[in-house]
Amino acid sequence: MQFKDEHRKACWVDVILPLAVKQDYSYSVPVDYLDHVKVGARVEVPLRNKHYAGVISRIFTEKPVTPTRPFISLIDEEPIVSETHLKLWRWIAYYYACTVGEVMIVALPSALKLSSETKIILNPYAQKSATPPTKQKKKEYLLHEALQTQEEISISELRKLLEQKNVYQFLKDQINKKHIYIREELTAKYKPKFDDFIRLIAGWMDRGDEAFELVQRSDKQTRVLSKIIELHEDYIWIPKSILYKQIDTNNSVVKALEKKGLIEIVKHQVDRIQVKEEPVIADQRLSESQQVAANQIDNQFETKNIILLQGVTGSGKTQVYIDKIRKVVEAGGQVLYLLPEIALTAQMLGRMQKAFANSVLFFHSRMNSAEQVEVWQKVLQGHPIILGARSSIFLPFRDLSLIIVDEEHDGSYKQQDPTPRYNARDVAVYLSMLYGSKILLGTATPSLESLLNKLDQKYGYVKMTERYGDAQLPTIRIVDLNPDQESKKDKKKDDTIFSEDLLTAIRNRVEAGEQVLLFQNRRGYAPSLRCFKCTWVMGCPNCDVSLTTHKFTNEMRCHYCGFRSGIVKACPTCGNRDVKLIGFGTEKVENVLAEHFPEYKIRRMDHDTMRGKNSYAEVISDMQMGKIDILIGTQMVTKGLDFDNITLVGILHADALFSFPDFRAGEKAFQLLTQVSGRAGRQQSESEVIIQTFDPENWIIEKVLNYDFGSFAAKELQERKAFKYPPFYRLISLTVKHKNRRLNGEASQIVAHYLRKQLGKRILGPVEPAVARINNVYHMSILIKMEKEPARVAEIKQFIQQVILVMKSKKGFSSVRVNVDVDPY
DNA sequence: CGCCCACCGAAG
DNA sequence: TTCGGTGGGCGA
Repeated sequence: MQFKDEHRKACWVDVILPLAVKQDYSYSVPVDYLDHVKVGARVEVPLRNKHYAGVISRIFTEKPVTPTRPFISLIDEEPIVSETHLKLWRWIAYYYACTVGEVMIVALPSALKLSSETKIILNPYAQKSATPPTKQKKKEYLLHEALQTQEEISISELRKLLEQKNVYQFLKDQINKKHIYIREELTAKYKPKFDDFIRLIAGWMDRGDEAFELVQRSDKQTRVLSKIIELHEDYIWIPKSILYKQIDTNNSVVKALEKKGLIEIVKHQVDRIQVKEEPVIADQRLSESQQVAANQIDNQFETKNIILLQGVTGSGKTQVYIDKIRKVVEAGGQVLYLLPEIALTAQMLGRMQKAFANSVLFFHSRMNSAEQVEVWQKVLQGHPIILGARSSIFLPFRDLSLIIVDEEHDGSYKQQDPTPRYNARDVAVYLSMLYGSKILLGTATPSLESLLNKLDQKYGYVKMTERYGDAQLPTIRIVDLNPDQESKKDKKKDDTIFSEDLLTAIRNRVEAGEQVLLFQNRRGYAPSLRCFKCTWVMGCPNCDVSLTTHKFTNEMRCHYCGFRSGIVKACPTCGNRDVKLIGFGTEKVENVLAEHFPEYKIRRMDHDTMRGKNSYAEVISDMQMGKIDILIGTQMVTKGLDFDNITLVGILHADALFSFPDFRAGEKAFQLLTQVSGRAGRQQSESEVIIQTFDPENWIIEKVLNYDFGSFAAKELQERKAFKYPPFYRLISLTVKHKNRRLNGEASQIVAHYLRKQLGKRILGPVEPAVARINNVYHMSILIKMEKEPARVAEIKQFIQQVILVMKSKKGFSSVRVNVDVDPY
């Protein structure tokens, strides 16, 4: 230790690691960093024999009780996460019952979450191993062989080399023998992007003639030189890519100019996220009813921080958002505009850029990590408008003044699989409290949660009932799929895809030059294959589901684990060749429709046809240009597709929407039906929605028919209250998982037993879920229904964690996994 | 017996 | 998540 530091106070930091560990870990601060550590900055820390980048959550000077190791280095001079966001992380961990580390994993762009890789290096002083490879020494020989050609290899490469999973014992042995040593490499994944820029060296500007003399012998060089001079009118530094685009040239010509001392080439750091600078369309005026809504929002924000904006599809909520955003941006604040799906953000971006040009950035979890980091940095510097999917709530806003949650009812806001299973809408509400910002929840069909908050006066409320322009709401018509008495004998129920009514309507619309949208919430050709002699159904070997037939790829697929097989032609149990496809998906709809209308242009839009990065955008532009007459799709077509020329929407099998074994089934069905219907008739012409169903009396369909959200919601709320469901009660769902079915059953019984002892009737289950086995792991569900008192809820959450620990501590049960899902969707 | 894997518990 | 310790199965 250096003399001057001797009397300095020792210092430690708590660090959040990107792992599922219970608490933060403490590290001592090396002397060199004493003055530099800041909460929210990253540090490289050792854990066992790996290195991680963790985030400093606390700085303190009392010696911690547990022994500490010093951290290795400080990665950031300045915090990359604010204390406000650290609070958000903690709240999410608490509320959604997970660790802060797990929140960190989803919150930070992957390029900011570093972890080390072990590199194996040959010890230069090692004696050469005995060359004749005896069987025992074979592995040693292989390793040494590999290290002759490569300087270092990674653990995963070693695994491949030795063809074995566990290589650590072998490694340890090699290290002991001093044949090799290892090194931990923490790789910074984010690298700034550099592009080449060109400019004429200063002196030549005034001596153009001399310059051209130097290149007079080369025609190519002369032309490039004059182009460069021309481009200098617009650029101080000319991007090489621009030069290459404007003139046919190549590197050797440019290099020759550099060699002659005429130009210089420099690398400058550039942004990966280029925003198209579309012209700002001056201030689109609000319609009268939009203006009324905008004013009401302003008024209510005086007294309320949260407003529910309910507007019928096509009422122009977006215009109202734009109005609010503009006001915030003019005042210098930041806006977060959330959309439930990535595909929608791309589309909305265009619209927002028309209003705000490059003040808008967009963000979602599937852009590459370098781009994510650049958006992260810009938000940190105060970039005004962020449009994004759910993970954007984690961006490091400086001065967040307004959050817009569009389509607030949408279930996609709830993260399903990797923990934390957060609902971005609800987190956004909490976030707005942390920042003291306003939040606007927009939708045509409010979630019952938000509706209740409005009824309880917790949220303000603004309603838009008029469609924009003169557009009328489409008329909705029900077609009963049940065969009438006469045709009953020759028609089987499941074979009905198109009623005569619908076919006629499609023909009329297409002949009139209009477009048709058909909705079937199932992909593939047919969802199951059955033998009619015995009871055999083609199932997935790894999951308890039937395989879906995909004719286009000529295979059968499991939609849960991805298993594929060829199409089965005969029943494997009884040899019967009369196997039958049951039900229909979008692919079959497409085929059958093509038989009916071979001359029409039909396009399918579902998970299978939307693989490519641009396929979504392609469909959108093809629709706009009229290259599609009929668009068929799954859930995907229900959101965001706003085309003036769609005048007919057909819902092929509405009953499928009600078959979810779920208390939200009715709500989801209403939302979906309303949303699909809203795709029709955004223009003046009369448009129509046809709902095909076997259950025409269904009360929800009846409410959809009359656009009667109010009475639908009233009835649904009543039932929720009576049966103790949200929004009046809170739910936590537990899924117990293990690959041994019997053990899993026992584990779920144990958990339910302890929970029930304390919580009594609030516990339902355990029951086998609809799909009881996925990827050879068995599932059991337990549902906890509880009162909404926050203190009680917190207590119960803790109790659940305890119960899980108790179960796992029993012999043989430690490998049982329990997923906790708070507010399951 | 040595080797390998699966399982479990703990990491600062 | 990663990885060392442990115990059991298996081939030499």
